[in-house]
Amino acid sequence: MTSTTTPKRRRDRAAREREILEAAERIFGERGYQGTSMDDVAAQVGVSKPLIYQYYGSKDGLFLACLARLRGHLLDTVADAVMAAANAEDALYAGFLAWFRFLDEHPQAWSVLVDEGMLSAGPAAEATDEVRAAFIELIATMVRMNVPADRPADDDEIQIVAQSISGATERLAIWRTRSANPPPPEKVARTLQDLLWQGLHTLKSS
Amino acid sequence: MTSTTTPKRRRDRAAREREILEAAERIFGERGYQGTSMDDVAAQVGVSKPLIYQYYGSKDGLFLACLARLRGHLLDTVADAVMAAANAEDALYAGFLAWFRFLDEHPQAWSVLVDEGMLSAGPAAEATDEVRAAFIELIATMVRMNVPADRPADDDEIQIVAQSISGATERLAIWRTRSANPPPPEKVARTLQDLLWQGLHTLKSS
DNA sequence: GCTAGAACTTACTCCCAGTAAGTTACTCGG
DNA sequence: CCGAGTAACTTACTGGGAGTAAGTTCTAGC
Repeated sequence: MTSTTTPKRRRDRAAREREILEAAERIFGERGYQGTSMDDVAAQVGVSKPLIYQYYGSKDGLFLACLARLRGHLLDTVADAVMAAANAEDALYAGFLAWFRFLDEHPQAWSVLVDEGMLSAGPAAEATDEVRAAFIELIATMVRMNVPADRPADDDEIQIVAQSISGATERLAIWRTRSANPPPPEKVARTLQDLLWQGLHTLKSS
Repeated sequence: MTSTTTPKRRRDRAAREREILEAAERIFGERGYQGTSMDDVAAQVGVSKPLIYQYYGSKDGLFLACLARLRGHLLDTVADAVMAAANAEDALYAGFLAWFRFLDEHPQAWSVLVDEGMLSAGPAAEATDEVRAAFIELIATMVRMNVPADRPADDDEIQIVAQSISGATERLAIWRTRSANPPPPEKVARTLQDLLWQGLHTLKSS
């Protein structure tokens, strides 16, 4: 049986790592972090558990590898949309829109990303934060674009605003996946832009 | 030895439940969800593990009991501040301020609340959502107060805004606890209010 | 005192992350 | 073609923690 369906020969490390990562992404996406055992992943790939440990170190390590890759895709997608926009106002909207569209198009990816809360304890927390920091940085850049140059906000304010936007978009994404009839990405992006655009111009240095 | 330090007699159920809950709150707060074992809690209370299972059903059950209680306190505090405000603009600021102050004053409580992400998978997720829903509802109420009556936003828009604010405040809270020198609650509340106040008035029915 | 039931315990099972130590297949120099 | 070296991979385990079955002890009320 195994000989017909899976004449699994040895692969070199890079190929095997990719194979494991893909399976892990799928299974984590389906069953969540807690619901997935390393034996599950191993069985799915058709490989024994210690091999995964050799390549990824731990369950957290494997999960973080998935997380980093998915975050990377998402970040690229959003960043591209932002960079392609003609002006600051469009950039804000385009960024939101790209975010929500990506999440609609990659639902299993989002399951993994949401589960990152799983890692709020443990040594993996820093890695998770790093991966989020890239987003915060992108948002902060956009915020600086939006704030009028003649009334510069201080760093704390930039951070506060960037964190707020990051938190808002994440919660909206979670809400949309759990909602029976979520409003379309365009509507959410539009509303969010309406909510934030004015305020970005009137930030006062307290 | 046990007779001198802990002449632990039997207590009636309600008293024991309280005792367990308090210990659990403390230990979860110190070590997080993953880092806490049921044996730890049992040992701390001076009771055996099955008793805890009899009263709280499961580890998730115990954690959720802590969560619900802390959320309740927090919600009450914020709701009081909002209700005491003279007008909508003040209510927004007062609500944010109460939120961030409470979290400053109850750091171990917040550790537990943050760990709720832990429960994003499993049957506990709905309970977590319910407890969060109360907040969303409070925020939605405030949002309705803020939106001018002559240009009513639709329900989707109210939800989008409420979810955004909930997400923003949660992420800001997490950021502040992890930050070495977080800005004071007043500053965060002020900045957030500046960011959102204008937008709340210009919501358009797309 | 005696009994009914609540409060509580001992002593397990099972599952899963992680590991020690070994085995098999590919590769490259001769 | 052949042996040696190494990368790829496995079997068979440990340890720890969630959850449970089956009792045992205290106490309240008669």
